[in-house]
Amino acid sequence: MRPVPGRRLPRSFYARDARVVAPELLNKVLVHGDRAARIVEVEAYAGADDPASHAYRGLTPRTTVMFGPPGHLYVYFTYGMHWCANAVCGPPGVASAVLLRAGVPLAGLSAMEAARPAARRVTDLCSGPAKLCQALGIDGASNGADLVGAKGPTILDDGMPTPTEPGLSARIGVKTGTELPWRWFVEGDPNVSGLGHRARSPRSAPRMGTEP
DNA sequence: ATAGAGATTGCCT
DNA sequence: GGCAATCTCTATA
Repeated sequence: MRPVPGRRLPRSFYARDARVVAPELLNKVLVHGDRAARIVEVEAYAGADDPASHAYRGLTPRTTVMFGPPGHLYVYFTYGMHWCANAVCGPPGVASAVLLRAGVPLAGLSAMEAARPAARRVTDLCSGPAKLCQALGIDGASNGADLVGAKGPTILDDGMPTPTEPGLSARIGVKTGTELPWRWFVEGDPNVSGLGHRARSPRSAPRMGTEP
């Protein structure tokens, strides 16, 4: 029995453009073993069209999973110490993906706390892409895992709808493609990372780059 | 072959 | 706010 009830997202969910899939992943539930977190922040990476994507320069050993079929997990190692997880999207050969940036801890809290000794509050457990992976125990062993398969990490729909008006902003940490508003988050959730970054709601700020 | 930057985090001042 | 930790990949030689 899974730690939380819900329906596994089908392959067809992931087989669309990452920019369509990303906002729909908000409020879905990432599950690994007995641990689960509700996804509240994501970013889309669009492969060949996107200079910020790892896949922009083509196929490498590291990005192989991104070029494969949708519905698999692309887990990469960065800064010499951190793992980050993406849901591979689009048809095979199109290297697009959605980076899972933050979550609300739902199940397996004690295991998350054990995995993240630096966390001092519950909101420190999953409030960042590398924190989320560390809390759920996702590392290189999960790279390429089939999210639609019966075992391993997966993503569930537990009935909570996606936000009708998610927060929207430029992606965090990237040096190129900063004009692209491809980061979505659940407005007001304390687990969302980068609260200090400028963010806007699609309706409240129709123009970009004009804020002081 | 070697150097530098990177889809980050946590500890320091 | 600054910066170290330290693997993968790219650029340059």
